[in-house]
Amino acid sequence: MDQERPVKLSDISKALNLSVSTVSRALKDSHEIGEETKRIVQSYASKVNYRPNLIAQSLKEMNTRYIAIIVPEISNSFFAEIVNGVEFVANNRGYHVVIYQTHDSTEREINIIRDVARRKADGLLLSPSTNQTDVNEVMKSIGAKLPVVYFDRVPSDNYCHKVVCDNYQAAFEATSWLIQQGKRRIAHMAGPSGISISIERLAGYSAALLHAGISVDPNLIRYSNFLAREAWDNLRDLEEKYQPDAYFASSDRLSFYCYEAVQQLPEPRASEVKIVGFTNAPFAHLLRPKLSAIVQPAFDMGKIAAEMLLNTITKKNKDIEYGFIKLPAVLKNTE
Amino acid sequence: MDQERPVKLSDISKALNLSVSTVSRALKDSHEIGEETKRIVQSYASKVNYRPNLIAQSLKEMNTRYIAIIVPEISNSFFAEIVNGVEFVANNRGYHVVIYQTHDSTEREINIIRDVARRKADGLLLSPSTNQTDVNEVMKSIGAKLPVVYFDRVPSDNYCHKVVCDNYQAAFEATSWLIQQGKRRIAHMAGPSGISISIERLAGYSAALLHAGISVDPNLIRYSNFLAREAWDNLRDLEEKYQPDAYFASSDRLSFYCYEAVQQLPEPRASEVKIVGFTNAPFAHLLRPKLSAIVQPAFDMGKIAAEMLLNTITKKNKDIEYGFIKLPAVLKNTE
DNA sequence: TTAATTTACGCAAACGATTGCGTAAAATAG
DNA sequence: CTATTTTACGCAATCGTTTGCGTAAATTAA
Repeated sequence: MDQERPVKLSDISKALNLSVSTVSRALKDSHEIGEETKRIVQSYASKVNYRPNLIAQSLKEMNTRYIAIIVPEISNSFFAEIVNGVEFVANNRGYHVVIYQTHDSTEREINIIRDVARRKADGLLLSPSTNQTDVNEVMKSIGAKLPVVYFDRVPSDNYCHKVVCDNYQAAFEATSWLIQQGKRRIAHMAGPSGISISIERLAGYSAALLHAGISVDPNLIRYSNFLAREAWDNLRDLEEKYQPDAYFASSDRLSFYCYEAVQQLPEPRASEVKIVGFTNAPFAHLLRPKLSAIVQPAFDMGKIAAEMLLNTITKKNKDIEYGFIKLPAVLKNTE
Repeated sequence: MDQERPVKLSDISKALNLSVSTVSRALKDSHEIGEETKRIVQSYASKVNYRPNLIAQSLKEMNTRYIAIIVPEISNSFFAEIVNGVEFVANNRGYHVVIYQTHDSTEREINIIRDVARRKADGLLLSPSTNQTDVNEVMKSIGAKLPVVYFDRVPSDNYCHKVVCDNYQAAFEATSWLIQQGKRRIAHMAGPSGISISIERLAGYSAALLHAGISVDPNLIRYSNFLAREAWDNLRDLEEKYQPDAYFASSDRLSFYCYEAVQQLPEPRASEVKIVGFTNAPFAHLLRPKLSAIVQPAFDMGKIAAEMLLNTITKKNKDIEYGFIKLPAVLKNTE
């Protein structure tokens, strides 16, 4: 029963003295094939454990029934939850999800996008890394054949599908909460400048300050790439020169770096400085003193992004309507 | 320049008045093609942005140059690090890595394995979930065509490739350390019974107790599947009936559940009960009171597993030598 | 100068599945 | 009983590449 080599249609056709096309149609329960023949073929196929070769099917049908998702880092809980949402929808609709990581390298990102296109994924979910121009370059050269939905970090133009959370609103709320706690010198540890999430979060932060009559001090705003080194230098410099009484951190990693840096300060600062940051880490609430968290609806974002993508993939009519979904984030651990 | 449809070999051959085979060979720099022709073909191909269709290539060559890795959950830092190690090696050797999650569902796992086989992945890295028999069933039916390396949770027989950490040693050290701290009623929150890691960790735990002259109390040993519900019930029951003075937790999730449960106890127990657990979470060291961590060399495990797999894939001679690598884990945050 | 070899290319089969079309035999219509 | 339709199947092209083999022309050997 253990075949050394996977069974193919022609094996069945020889064994049953039928043509390959008859076997193929019989397995798909085609009305062109007699009931008796179908039964014979199907039972034989299941007996010898026949599984269609997906490579061959893909080549013929020009689709692969899988979608790709490219994220910076799967260990980041935010992205892991997004992936889970995507899988939830995609699997229900018969699609597989292939996960790629860029580790925040634009070069890797470009290679992956090229590969995804060459492997003929049916669609792509993308949160493009810092340097957007190169990536757009590649996306153009891929051609219009690859449906794309952007999430989290998204292009500014309106001719694409996008799913984000309301970064402005979340940043506004988080900063306002810090102000309510009596903080005035609120530092903002921002992500890479120039990308959508950084811009919006900065805008929300600034608006909250101005709304409370506090002027925005550029010295308290620090951009970090995703290198630990850069973030630490920024934190050290802020502490040496400005001693903020609160931090608003723009990403999972930055939140924890802030937290760690603050914990290393001498008391009473260590327990007085408040931190609020974007994070979906499942165990963030265990930290004492608290790390207040802006939690994004990552699972839902993934679900919606996947639905948008699969809808455009399976859509028959060509006139595309670009969607732009914005979901609210919630502020937690605010005691 | 933007082509609506990907360029294929026949497009080039028509444009240049050459045969498809000549174009194909020219692009591979075959010695059978004249230098002049090669130049023309290559420059034209790059001008029109030709990218070989990987589906067609795979069908012809009967390999896909990608390997699959199946993990329970990518958000688990241990597995995320493993994946990173695998990618590191695989990418250097020209292979792509496709990541799948089982969410600890055997049914999903089986479907994924089948899919991996049908999509003709060149190899598979697998940490099989609880119920091993079904999975083995599937692996048999796939046939001997799919090279597999097991990691973390591994089969007991010796006719397969395996990469693990020294679970016995790690559990022995962790338990011994708790004993040194003066703890005697040490509970063991174990994973699903019957799988390799659970068995070995239990053995190390028991050996450490016996070595210190402490008898092993079965009431203090609790198996949990990966459902939060079950773990919480176990914890509650332990606290109500036995009030352990320390916990040894067998996985990332269990470690954090223990920690959370203990923190909810009334003082002074909350700060007296010590916890040591397997975890690779990058921010575990920020917790106060401390969560002592058994950290596995996940990145290296991934690297080694990928090397073993790629070596068997690219090996010409058929005589396989099964490898069994065991790496040490280290105990951290022991103040 | 003839024979043997090399160079540079084209033809066509393969990989495994799908599908439009053709066609005997059987069933139904007239 | 002939004409038409239906049933049930096979042939062969196709998806995009790769590659064994064949072969004219060009080169080298004798």
